[in-house]
Amino acid sequence: MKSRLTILDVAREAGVSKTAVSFAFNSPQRLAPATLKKILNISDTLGYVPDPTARRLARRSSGNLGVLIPQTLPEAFVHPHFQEMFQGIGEFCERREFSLTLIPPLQGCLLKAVRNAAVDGVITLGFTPSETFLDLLGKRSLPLVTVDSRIDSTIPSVTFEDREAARDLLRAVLGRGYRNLHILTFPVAPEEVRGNAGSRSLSRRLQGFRQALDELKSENVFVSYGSSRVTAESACESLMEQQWEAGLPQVVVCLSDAQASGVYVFAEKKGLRIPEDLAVTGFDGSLSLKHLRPVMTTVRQPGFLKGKLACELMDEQWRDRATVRHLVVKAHMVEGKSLGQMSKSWPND
Amino acid sequence: MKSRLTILDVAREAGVSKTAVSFAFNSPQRLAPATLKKILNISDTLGYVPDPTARRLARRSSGNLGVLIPQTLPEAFVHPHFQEMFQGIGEFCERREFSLTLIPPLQGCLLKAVRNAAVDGVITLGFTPSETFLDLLGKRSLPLVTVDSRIDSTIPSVTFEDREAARDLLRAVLGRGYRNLHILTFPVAPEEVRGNAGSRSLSRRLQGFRQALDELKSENVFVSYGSSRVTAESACESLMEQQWEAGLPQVVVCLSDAQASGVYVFAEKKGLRIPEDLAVTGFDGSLSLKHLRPVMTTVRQPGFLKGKLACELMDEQWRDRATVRHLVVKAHMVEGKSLGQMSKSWPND
DNA sequence: CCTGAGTAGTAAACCGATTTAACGCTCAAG
DNA sequence: CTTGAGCGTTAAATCGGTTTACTACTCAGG
Repeated sequence: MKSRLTILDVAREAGVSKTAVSFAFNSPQRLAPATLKKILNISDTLGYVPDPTARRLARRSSGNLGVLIPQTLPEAFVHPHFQEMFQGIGEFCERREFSLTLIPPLQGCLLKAVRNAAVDGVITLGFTPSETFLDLLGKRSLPLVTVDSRIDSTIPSVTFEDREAARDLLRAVLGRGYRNLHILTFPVAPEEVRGNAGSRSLSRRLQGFRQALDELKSENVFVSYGSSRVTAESACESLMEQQWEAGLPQVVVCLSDAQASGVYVFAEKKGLRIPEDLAVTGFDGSLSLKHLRPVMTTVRQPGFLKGKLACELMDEQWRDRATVRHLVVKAHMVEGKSLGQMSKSWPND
Repeated sequence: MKSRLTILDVAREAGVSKTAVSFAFNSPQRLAPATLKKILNISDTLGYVPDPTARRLARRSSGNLGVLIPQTLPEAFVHPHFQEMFQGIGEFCERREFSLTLIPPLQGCLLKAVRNAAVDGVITLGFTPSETFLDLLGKRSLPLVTVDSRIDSTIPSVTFEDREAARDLLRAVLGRGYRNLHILTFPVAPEEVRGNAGSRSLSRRLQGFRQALDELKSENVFVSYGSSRVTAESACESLMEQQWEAGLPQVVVCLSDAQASGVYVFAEKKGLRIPEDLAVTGFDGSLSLKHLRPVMTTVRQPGFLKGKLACELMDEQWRDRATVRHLVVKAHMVEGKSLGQMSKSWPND
């Protein structure tokens, strides 16, 4: 049971001070080439690797970034948009030689988990941390960056212009003549569904829809809402099944691409043509759905970029806590074929 | 820019030594109740939290467990079996107040990532680490536990009896009279497909199939193979589409439930009844597919248990490096309805 | 020959905790 | 009155590095 190899062992073997060994790993230019080479050789044959923990303590930096997600890991990862954001974050970590600690929200212990997570900063993805949570971060004076949630002006954030994107999307829908819409939502409070409240990205999207609808107040628009706890395609299929019995709308407006793809499946099953018999719009523009035919009309939310920007904001916090920026990522309409034009030959017309 | 609150600040404020403060957090019973209470009160109002890194260094334990997965995080998490294993691992971590570090396999930097990951041990999930990798772990003298991969007798492992499970499953298939089979595989080397080589769990499954087939050498059995790079249902659908043109087999034997569920979709699309027109078997028995009708006949692989056992083995390594165990998790046939009985009314009969 | 600017390397302080060994005190037993 | 056990507390060593300040030495310029 030999104890761990330390920097002293290498120093002794190489006949230098431990400072020299440290320099060999951290500031090679401060050493004469010959010495440097000797030290590196020796640590290689001995198999020395600087202890990460000790290094972190001395450097006052853990060299790793904490990422907090709502719900459990598996739940979060099925969502393509999360995957994209993770790629953005991962790219940053790789470039800067950071490692990534997913702080798993084990039931209720999230606080405790954060308490003794050795991270230099925390990025939250898609949810608003609680008061006590913020408090804890403050005590440990850990910088925080939120994505898809804005706490106040003191905490840097990356958000997506959900409201504007939703508004523009629905304007496009209405602009093509559709008047009988079905909006697939997630479970939200009634006032959120009406588009009157809420700061979550989902409610902001509903607010955008509401805004576009209000612009047409005079005209007759029929809107129905359906919601499902599950984002999965299958759940949307069954929702649509109910809708089928109630009489189909002209267009189904979704809050995510996953929902929309459920509608695709439903349509195929019922032999409905998209968009002639039933038009569909998605939300997010996840790259993973590119293969769908007809191409989905949706609003692209650049997840990779969001992840990358969050890291940049974190970096700013590390450099200087004074500057706090709030970035809003622009939406980008993806003109597919699934919306089409409200044709004159529409049966009800 | 006040510096971090340290144990000394608390000690000074409370009028005790820093040892006492440390005891307050780690061995409360060594302090007089009054002193304990005072210290805790003061650290609370001051907002003191012991620095995780310093604590780790002193304790010579990082209090967190590294988990290595093949491919990227998102890729791994779409697989229900991974999700189950993660739950098993997560449960252990939660109970023992460990935190979980996913060491993300950022392109090629996996080695570097491991090098300065502050973990007490590493569990690999579903792949065999390289030589250099083992070397590095050795240098840092970090314990390793492998799941679904057995390196040698010195490294603890958890494996599933893939071969036996596959053999029993195929025996059941053949035992019900089926003779025209189609085996859906993943991309593997030709000799693996024939069931002659390989140590990966997939090839071990194929070996089990081969074994069951060999037992029937005398009788006529028609076996065809199809493979797909993607595990997703949709890919299997298109595979089946080709099969459809080539003439349908009696039964499709899959290497995963995801594949099998693709066959379900295909069958529904073509109006084929399961199992009357086309029988199907899965593999893994992921809990997430419980809702399928008819209930799938499959072999259940208890992912939660595997994760839990891996953690137990890791725990043993932490206690005492001498004992090394190799656990083999038993398979469990799930008798569903999707295999049925090869009926006498089969058209070709 | 003296000065001043680099160079190469080192000693010692430090990072923020844990933990061991010892200390002073009280009180019951001998 | 001593001895010694037990309790509450602390000083000091330790964990394994990084970093600052300083020393010794070399060499070019005046």
